[in-house]
Amino acid sequence: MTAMTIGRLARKARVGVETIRFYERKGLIEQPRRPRDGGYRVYPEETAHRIRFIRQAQELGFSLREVQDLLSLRADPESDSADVRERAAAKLAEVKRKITELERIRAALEDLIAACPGRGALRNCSIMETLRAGEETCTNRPGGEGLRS
Amino acid sequence: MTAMTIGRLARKARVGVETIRFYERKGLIEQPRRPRDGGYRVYPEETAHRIRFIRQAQELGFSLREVQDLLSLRADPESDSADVRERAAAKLAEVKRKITELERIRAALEDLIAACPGRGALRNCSIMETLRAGEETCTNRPGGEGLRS
DNA sequence: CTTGACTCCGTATCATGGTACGGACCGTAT
DNA sequence: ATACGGTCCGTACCATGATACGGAGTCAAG
Repeated sequence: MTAMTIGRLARKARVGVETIRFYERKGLIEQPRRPRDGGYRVYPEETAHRIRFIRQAQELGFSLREVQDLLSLRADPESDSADVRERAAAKLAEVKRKITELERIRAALEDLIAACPGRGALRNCSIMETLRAGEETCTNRPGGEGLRS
Repeated sequence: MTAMTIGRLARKARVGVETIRFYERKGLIEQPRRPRDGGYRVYPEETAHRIRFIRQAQELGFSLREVQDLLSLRADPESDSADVRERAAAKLAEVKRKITELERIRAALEDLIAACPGRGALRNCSIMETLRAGEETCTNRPGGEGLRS
């Protein structure tokens, strides 16, 4: 019946098996206990969603520690509801700040694309210049753009 | 006349001196040449903005390599304008995706805060459950929420 | 003109987030 | 029943992004 073993879970969540074990060690996902008769662990379907959330949050600039904070936000009778509210509100503020900053970068990229026509370079040529609220003209700075090893 | 030496730059950009040297080695910021008579390097004011941008982009989930890509986007007569457009458009799509994902997390946090009143826990108790479009009731999963070393 | 803080440069070390490996064990299709 | 792939578990190793250190040189206030 094709139980959800760690390998299948890994494929479903698009991560390596080792990554899952790593998250288990870190306490980000719960390791199901092995069957008493010995054999393979079976994971709940939900775990794949959880792993996807972890990856997504990481791409948004949250560390695993911070992802853990997010995942531990739960309103239930066992938790101090005021504390959960407070931590959720703090995370919310952080998320809003990130959105604002991304909007600025989005606007800068849109300006850059607009200022970058088929022929001839115009004003506000780099991201930095575009971000600095389009006042200066582009001055070429020559030199290596390649990231050193 | 308090020239902008590396230490002053570091304080202005709220990073360590070593971080600036590290970014120089990586080619993220240009290292000013030392005065021919020997002495300390002097940095342009603009560098502080550049460093702040680097830190900000990192908090938004871009690696230094990706920040480098962003910073190298410039429309000038020396660059292939079509290529710059293309790379800018790709970054723009990525930025938009991040904004969308952050909006989902924001909505989930707002729901969580709303569902977390002064007394008694309600439905949609964890982030995961709230993200999964509020259909299930909260089931307590006991156990350690602390991140392992 | 000395003293203390800062710079320069090379190299070493660190934390985070994985990724790889090896040997024993398990499960299943042939 | 056996071969072959997956699992289990411990440990080793890796890349990224810093951060620390040591010794020599520099600058500027007293």
